[in-house]
Amino acid sequence: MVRDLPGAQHGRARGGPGSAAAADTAVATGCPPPDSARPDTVQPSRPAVRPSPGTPPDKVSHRARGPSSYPMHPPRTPAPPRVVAYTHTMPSALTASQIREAFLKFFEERGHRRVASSSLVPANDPTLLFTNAGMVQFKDVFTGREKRDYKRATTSQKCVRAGGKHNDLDNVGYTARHHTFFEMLGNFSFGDYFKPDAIAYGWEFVTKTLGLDTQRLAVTVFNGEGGIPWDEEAFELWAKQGVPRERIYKLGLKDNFWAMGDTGPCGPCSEIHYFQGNDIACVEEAAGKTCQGVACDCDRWLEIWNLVFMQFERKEKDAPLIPLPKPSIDTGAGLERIASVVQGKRSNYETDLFQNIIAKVSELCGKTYTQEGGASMRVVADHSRAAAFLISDGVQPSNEGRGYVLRRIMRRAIRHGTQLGLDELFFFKVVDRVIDLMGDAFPELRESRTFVLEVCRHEESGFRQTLNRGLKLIDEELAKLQKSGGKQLSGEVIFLLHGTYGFPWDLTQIIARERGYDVDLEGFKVLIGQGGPTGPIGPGQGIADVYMKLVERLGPTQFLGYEGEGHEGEGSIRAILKDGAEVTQASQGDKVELVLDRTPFYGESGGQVGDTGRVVGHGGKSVAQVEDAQRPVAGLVVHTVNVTEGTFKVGDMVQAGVNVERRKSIRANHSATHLLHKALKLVLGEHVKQAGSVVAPDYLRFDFSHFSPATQEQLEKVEDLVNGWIRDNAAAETRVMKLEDAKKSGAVAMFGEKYGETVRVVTVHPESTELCGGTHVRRSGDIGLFKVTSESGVASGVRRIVALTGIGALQYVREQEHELRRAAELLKTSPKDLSKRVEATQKRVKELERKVEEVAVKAQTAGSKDLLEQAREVNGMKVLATQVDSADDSVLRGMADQLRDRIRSGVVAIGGEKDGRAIILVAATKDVVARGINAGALVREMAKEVGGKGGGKADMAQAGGPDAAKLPAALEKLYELVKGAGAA
RNA sequence: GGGGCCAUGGCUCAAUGGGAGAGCGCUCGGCUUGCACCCGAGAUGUCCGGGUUCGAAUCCCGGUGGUUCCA
Repeated sequence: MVRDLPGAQHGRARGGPGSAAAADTAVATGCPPPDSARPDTVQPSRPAVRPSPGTPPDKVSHRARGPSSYPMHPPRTPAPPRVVAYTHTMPSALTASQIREAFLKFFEERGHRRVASSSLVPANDPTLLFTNAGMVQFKDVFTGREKRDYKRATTSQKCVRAGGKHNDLDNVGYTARHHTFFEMLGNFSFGDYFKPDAIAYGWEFVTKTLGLDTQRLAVTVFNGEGGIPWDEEAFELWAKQGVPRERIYKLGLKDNFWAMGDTGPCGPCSEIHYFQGNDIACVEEAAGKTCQGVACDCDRWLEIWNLVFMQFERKEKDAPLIPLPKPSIDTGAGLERIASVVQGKRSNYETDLFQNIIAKVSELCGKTYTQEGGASMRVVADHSRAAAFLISDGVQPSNEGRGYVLRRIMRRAIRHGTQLGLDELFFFKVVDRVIDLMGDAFPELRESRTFVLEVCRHEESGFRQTLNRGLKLIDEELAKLQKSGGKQLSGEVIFLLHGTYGFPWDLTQIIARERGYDVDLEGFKVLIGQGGPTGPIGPGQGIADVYMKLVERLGPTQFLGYEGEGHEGEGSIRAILKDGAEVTQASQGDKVELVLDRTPFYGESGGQVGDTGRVVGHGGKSVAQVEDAQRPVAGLVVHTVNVTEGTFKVGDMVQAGVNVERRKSIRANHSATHLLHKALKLVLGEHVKQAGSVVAPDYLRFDFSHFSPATQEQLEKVEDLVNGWIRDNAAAETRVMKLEDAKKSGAVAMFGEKYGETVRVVTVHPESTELCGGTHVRRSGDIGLFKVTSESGVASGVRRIVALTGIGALQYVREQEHELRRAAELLKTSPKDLSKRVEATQKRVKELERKVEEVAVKAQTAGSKDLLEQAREVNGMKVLATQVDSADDSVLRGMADQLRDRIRSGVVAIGGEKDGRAIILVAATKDVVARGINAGALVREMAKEVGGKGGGKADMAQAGGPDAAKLPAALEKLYELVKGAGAA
């Protein structure tokens, strides 16, 4: 199970804009599609809550209780007293795409910059598993760490929520509002406009642009709690918009106060709720309590808009709030919810966003969608969206972190697919539909279509394989249980299925129950609890908290390696870690980790290994050897050092120097890696994508996606291209630019790599432009020579190339040359003629072998005429046992064959001596075999004479033994044996 | 980084631990004016290195390569 996201949802249980979508805890509505949800019958003007003059009576649900039953003033408590029908109709049936566009345009017209959705994988934010709210990409802008050239922005942000305490994933498909993937519409003000405009914009968009019935709307404001004053300003502003005062509710910290975390910006929020009807199920009521109205978790009053007024800042945990000089606005509105309200649906799944996907699922499985039985289809529809977007943002199914979340989503969808009767790969087809539907709004989907579909296919076929294997295991275990009379599948088995076969426990449970068995969930929970480092767990694991805290406190380390020679620099020690704990100083003999404010040391990342070198302080009195430099968290460089002289204290100024030769080699290898990447694309095809890379001083290793081994010709072509570019001696250049611009310019971005707002674009040669944070040569010629040394497979669809550059490559070539020369000398020829010579030698060896055998057979059979005469008559069979000089297996066999043929009917034994050991071969003709003669049995007995063993078939057998001197006796025994056999 | 499976002629594949085969392809010959078909003949060999065994393509260990799963 995935753990709670560290820091992801701190302090915003329900308060943030985010809560307008998946964090919902609504229970399944189980409602049939409302009668009135027929957009085509709907009048465009003021929709009537009570039957109004404009609405014909027949458009009103039969369940309506009449005008008086409509709660004009939604009470917080108690809940509306009576059931009110779901009678409203919508002025227009805007599609979700139209709503999205209307929203963005609305704010664009009001001075907002339309900003593209950021990746689902948050850039430079290891605290967050996935982008889960609209403001994520603006986090640093709100805190002031980052500046943008606009003060107002609007986005439709891709979001994923599939984890957390309540494990939302289990609900998805069974409720009206839970999703793994959703879009968050947002408008943001960075110290520009504040409450008045934010409220006015929100109200205008909801009531005018969307045309939602004001009668059904209510708003909430912060009531003041915990020493923070109530938000009277917001209250008055809403009232000014025309919201009746009695429908502005004051809610507490839990609902209407937002904070990014324990520290940082925070402020009250204010929400718009939409009344759906009192016939909607409510948990509170189901539990015998009363519905909490706008404060209730149920869907009667649906939160559709959340305004966050960032006006305070908290410097330290539990410290008093300080007003921000320039308060900001962060708005969130879940597109799926808004669409459902606008389209008059009671479930997000009824909107066009999902129905268009469900139609595809329905078509594939040949079943019609029904609200009640459609859970599996809803699961597939929802999960296919998440999968499409996650994969296109570079997440790949795996066993941990983000990849594990994706895998669970995909496997859950595939399992539901099998429940719908989809026995062949189907998931990629649904995902393909998602790309069709969403590709206009999110072009990245189209761009990565082939890849996304491939990943889906792969995951599904993989899962279907383990699915079957796992089912087999369950069968076996259940069979065991049957024997032993047990009733419960053990926790170990569930754990094994979970860990090894990717079976969620609930699937195991379902299968076991189908066959009348129970499962030991308690035992499983115990095992999963101690899952340890091998268990699939959440993100942040492995990133020790120490580093997280360091980077939060100290900010990123400045890397000096880009400028000039970049191997020396001065910095001050900001932190010292010993055995993972912070200390204030380190002295001679200590092995510690140093964090500097600035460093020329490259911390291992992007495949490039960390630098080594030394750090010197106190005018040379203190020296530490840097054995490695790592980057445990984005932005933080940690030097692993051995203090060899003196002491180092936090705050000391130090001189840092990188091992120059080593760095040079690394640079050459890194630049060569870029050229190799490009050359592979040209030679093997555009599908070649980097799948991993190691840039070390002594070699480079490059993994890439490609489905068959590269041929020798292709590799040579790659070498030629790369070496050609090296000889061009092009000036390498690095530009720092915005991510968007870099992508536009066609720079190769690593799939799934996290990039910040600004990126480094490295052009080693005009042919190769890549986003890269590593260190590179000045001119391509600095690489020297490029030589591929191996090509091999790593995983399915992934090949690996290992190559050398510069002196390393030269040495390699030289070694090969030496080897060649040595071989040539041994064969007394020149390297040039070596292969010819080997060929000739092989041929000659073969010829000689053949001749030897020929001669031997000839020599032996020459005297075999006489041998035939030695045959004796035993039990009416001719029996011959004789000894020959030659003792090669195949020669003896040839002779035995010949003798057997010539004897016509009988048994032949030939003995020979080889290296002092006896060999005996017995052959019998078919007719005597039919009479009960068994060569195998005979030879076994004879072998005993020479102290050996043997065996074979009835018509041909051989044996051997150490006592060659006893051969005559052994052979003589044949006659007796045949006599006995014949008599029997 | 670890595990599974696989490796036999140019290709696709056979061969209970007991004599390395088939089909296709290839070469040559015959038939044919010629080509194709057809007929006949032939060449090409168990990935490498150890071990077990009387005997290994077969079993074991190591290596190499392929493939696949896991990390």
